[in-house]
Amino acid sequence: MCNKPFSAMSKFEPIRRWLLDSIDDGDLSPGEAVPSENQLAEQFGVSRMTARRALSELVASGMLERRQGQGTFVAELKAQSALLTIRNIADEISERGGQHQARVLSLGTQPCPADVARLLAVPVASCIGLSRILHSDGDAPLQLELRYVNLALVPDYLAQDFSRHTPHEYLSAVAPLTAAHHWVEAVAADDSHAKHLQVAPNSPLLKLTRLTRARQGIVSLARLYHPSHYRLGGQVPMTLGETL
Amino acid sequence: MCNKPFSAMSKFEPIRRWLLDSIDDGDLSPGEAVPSENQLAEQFGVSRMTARRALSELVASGMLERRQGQGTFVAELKAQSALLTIRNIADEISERGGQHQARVLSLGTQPCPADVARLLAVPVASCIGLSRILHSDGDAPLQLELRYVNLALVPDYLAQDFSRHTPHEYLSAVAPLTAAHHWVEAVAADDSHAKHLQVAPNSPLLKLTRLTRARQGIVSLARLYHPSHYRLGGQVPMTLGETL
DNA sequence: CCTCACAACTTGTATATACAACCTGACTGT
DNA sequence: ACAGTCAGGTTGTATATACAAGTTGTGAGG
Repeated sequence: MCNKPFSAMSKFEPIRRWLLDSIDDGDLSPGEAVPSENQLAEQFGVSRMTARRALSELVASGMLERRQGQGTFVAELKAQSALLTIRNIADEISERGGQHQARVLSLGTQPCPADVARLLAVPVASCIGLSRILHSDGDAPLQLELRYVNLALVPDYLAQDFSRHTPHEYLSAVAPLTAAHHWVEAVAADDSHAKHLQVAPNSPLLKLTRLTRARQGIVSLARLYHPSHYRLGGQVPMTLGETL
Repeated sequence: MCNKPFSAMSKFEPIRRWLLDSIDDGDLSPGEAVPSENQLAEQFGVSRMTARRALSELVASGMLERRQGQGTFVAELKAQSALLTIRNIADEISERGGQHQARVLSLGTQPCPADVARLLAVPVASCIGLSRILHSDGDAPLQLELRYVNLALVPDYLAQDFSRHTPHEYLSAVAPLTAAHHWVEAVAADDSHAKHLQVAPNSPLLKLTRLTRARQGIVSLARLYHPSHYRLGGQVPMTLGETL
């Protein structure tokens, strides 16, 4: 039945839309004050709490900011810090219609290198797990994943079949992560990277490093190498103005 | 006076914290239901609307999700899509104690190349503005900024002194942006890039492309090249659990 | 045994009310 | 002229109430 044709029915929604449109049309400029809660309540014939809710939603999404005792204002600098989304490679491939394939290049233990040890907070040369997996869309390699895993926290890691589910999926299941750090840099492909990713040696690669922490501690460090034709994309969340 | 020592005073805040701690400690696992609004209200001796507010804040921040008729649940997949923040280069340098310097390499008009024309939605070979600016921290080049600007929307662009304020700052002032797209890729430095960034030709560069749209239309296309030692960093916002 | 209706829960919305905290500007007393 | 006070605006919090809307299980009826 009511499949909410244009998302009517609620009373705060029209107010939210009106404010949103006013901002988009330039009737309300950044830094300018929007009507007060009482004014909105009267204009739209609703209670103050309902008008307040419309404002609260826009504050939560970063469109407005409130100052107690002064009023509510259109937020400045909407993209002073914008966002890039980091997606799961398997989802990313399948969602754009490709066919994700994972080939396990190696899976075993190894003494922890110094740089990895520092990030994982484990002793240097202690025994850690390392998986090297090549993710492809059909025949086209898209990501070379080197993942160092703290086996003290995830002892069964090496027994998994990573051609069926990705390390990310497995780790999410056994150790739901509570925090993560990422950074991105450009590096030159060494011979090994180049061979697996089918690019020329020394060609530029996009290197995404991801450090994940679960409740138990720092679980794994992933180094994800992408060939230069791979684009890590994103956009400013943008207000849900276009959410319909 | 009251500089809110530990952010007490409000009644919904302890509830929010309790839920947050329960999740962090693993007492509440992803997918599991949290106490209902009425239960929380009774446990904490507050009204249902107050308990509801604590839940709403956590829903807004992505920690919980609600299902009408069923309950409120701990959200899964906290980093199914994680985030990278893109910062203003001038802010980034100054905030970490460096000294931002901008050198204008060129500033003028030029016939619009085909690829840029498509993104800016202007005719090919139409007259557009192009600024080439090298951003450095002291003597160390950190970013080569090529910015193509739709002069029909920002006619005074070429009259600015970009060694004093960045194009980003100027554009934000005259045409507050309403949306933006970004993507990141790795490219090999050509001779010109290499010379200005003081790196070897063909060395890997991190290329960040940014397309900004203001109310008037698509304003500019920026191509930001960073040497390989530059790291585009970020981290998952993470729940405000550590916000204190 | 199966099906339907309903009761009992959940979240979602909306309102009226009350008071606290805060800011600004005007007005008043010195 | 200046300082302080205060009134009147703003947002922030909290509550009680009411009903709508969605889900689930139970139990009555066939």
